[in-house]
Amino acid sequence: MDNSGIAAVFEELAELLEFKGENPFRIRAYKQGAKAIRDLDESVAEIVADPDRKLSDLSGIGKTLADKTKVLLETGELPQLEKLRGEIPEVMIQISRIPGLGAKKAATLQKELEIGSLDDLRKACEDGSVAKLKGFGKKTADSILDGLSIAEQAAERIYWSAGDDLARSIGEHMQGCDSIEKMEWAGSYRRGRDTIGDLDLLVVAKDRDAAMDHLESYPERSQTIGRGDTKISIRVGKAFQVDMRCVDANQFGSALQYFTGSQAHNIRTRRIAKEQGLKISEYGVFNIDDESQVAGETEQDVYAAIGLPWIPPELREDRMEFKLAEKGQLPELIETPDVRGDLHMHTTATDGQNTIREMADAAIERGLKYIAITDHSQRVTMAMGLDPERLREQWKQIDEVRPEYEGKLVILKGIECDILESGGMDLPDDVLAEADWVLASVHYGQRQSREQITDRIIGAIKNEHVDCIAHPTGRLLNRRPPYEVDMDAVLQAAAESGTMMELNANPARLDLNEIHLAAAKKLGIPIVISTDAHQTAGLDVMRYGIKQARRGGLTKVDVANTKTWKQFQKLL
DNA sequence: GCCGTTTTCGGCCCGACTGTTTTCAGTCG
Repeated sequence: MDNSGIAAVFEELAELLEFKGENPFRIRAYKQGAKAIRDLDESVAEIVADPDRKLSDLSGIGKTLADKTKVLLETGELPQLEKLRGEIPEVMIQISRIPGLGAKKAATLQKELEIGSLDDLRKACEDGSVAKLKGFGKKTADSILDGLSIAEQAAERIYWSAGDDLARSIGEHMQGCDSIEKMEWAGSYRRGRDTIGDLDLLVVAKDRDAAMDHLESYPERSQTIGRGDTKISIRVGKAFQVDMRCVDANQFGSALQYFTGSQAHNIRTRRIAKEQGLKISEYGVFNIDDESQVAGETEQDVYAAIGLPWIPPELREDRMEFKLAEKGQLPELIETPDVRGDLHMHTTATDGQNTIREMADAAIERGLKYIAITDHSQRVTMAMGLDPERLREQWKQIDEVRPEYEGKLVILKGIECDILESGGMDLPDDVLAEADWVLASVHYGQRQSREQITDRIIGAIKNEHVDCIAHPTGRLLNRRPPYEVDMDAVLQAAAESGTMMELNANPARLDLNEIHLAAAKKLGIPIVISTDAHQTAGLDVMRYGIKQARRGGLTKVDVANTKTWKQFQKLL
């Protein structure tokens, strides 16, 4: 069982314990333990195997969780979890996922009304029996009915890129409100998470009601979920929630800090403040003794008040940022203009929509200095993958085109070569040897066992012609889980052989994720951020990859394709 | 359940909003 599997067990345990009315702090301890393991940049199995180290040295892991982790590693299951699963009906969990209902209300509903399915719940709301329950009422019953239909529409997190489009659209709409003096997006969108659950807008307005009215007039608004003096929540489209909070100008920084999160980051900042006799809320930083305000207007002030430098939003997950901030070692994160090359793109030779020339021109327009043409290899039949003959034909075309781009753009003869199901590469070594740039990637046999798929990828890493592993885990956000690959072993092998790892910037992939990126950085593995463009416009996804790289704490130095072509060549 | 230059017990971030209450519990972020 790997880190994320163990973390998932503790998360489920925490969720189930809530239904038992357990001590909330015990529940939180399980959640924090899960987070500690999920955020780890090495495998817990490794720590357990090392006689010089103890799991309980990890912050958030005590004796109990360490023991349970060992049981999970040895047996793959936890008796306590099996028992709880038996005690808590599945429907209770489904009920608690409905907005506005939590563990307590779900338990009451399930017990008092013997709800066996969401359909039962709908009927109980309609026939009035829910409204009669103590602590419930007609409004609650109505909101459950609303919630049920939202749940049916499968409100899932949206890609960061889609959140970005929506934020820009709403932002433009809000520009039309004269009352707004200041406006900024917060939340997971600002932190650049790969997916976004909702959007949080923060404003300073002369007239708060006017600002809220204006948000309600957004054409795509389908519903207002709630509206108070300082906060309004609306639904956009079918199910997506947008929150807006109104604050005073002298609170803007603390409000922005607070609403940007993450929750774990905020809990930590508040604890640090408390140790210093201060209290942080969205309204500012205050002395606990006399309630006097010491900061609040800017985020810089808020962090400075507790003795820390400003922390970039992408790092605010309570992973390494506090330790680095205390030591003054926060990384200078990479920015989009740092990128000089793009080393993964397709053309009309396989499943791309543009020619070599068109891709090259588009790359120049975007300020790039070098690109690699990396079409699919023969195994990818659906995309008309290239066999040696067609590949060499394409390289001949590149030779013909190159003189036109002399001094403007270097075009590499590349290939995205498949790693075969049986192991080994889809093209013979002598062909790969002729390439300037070889990506290796898995497209078939994605559901193989951990051992098989890890062996395949490590085999590719050890091939001397392979320069970089593309989309190393194969995940598609919201759609397909990563391969069962042992990323520790893969990164170790890459570090040993000097093979680079791709951060695929496609907003549905963002593969590697930020945890793996941080681990790769630690091992000194050069990261290549690539667009995997299938048409000229596809080159624009680079900025999504940059967001992700920032979350992994990467600087320009960590990313190979920020180098000049001359410097980059030395890595090959 | 975790944690500790106010330690091995007694804390654990902090506030808005809603609906149901008449002082508060539950939920959310």
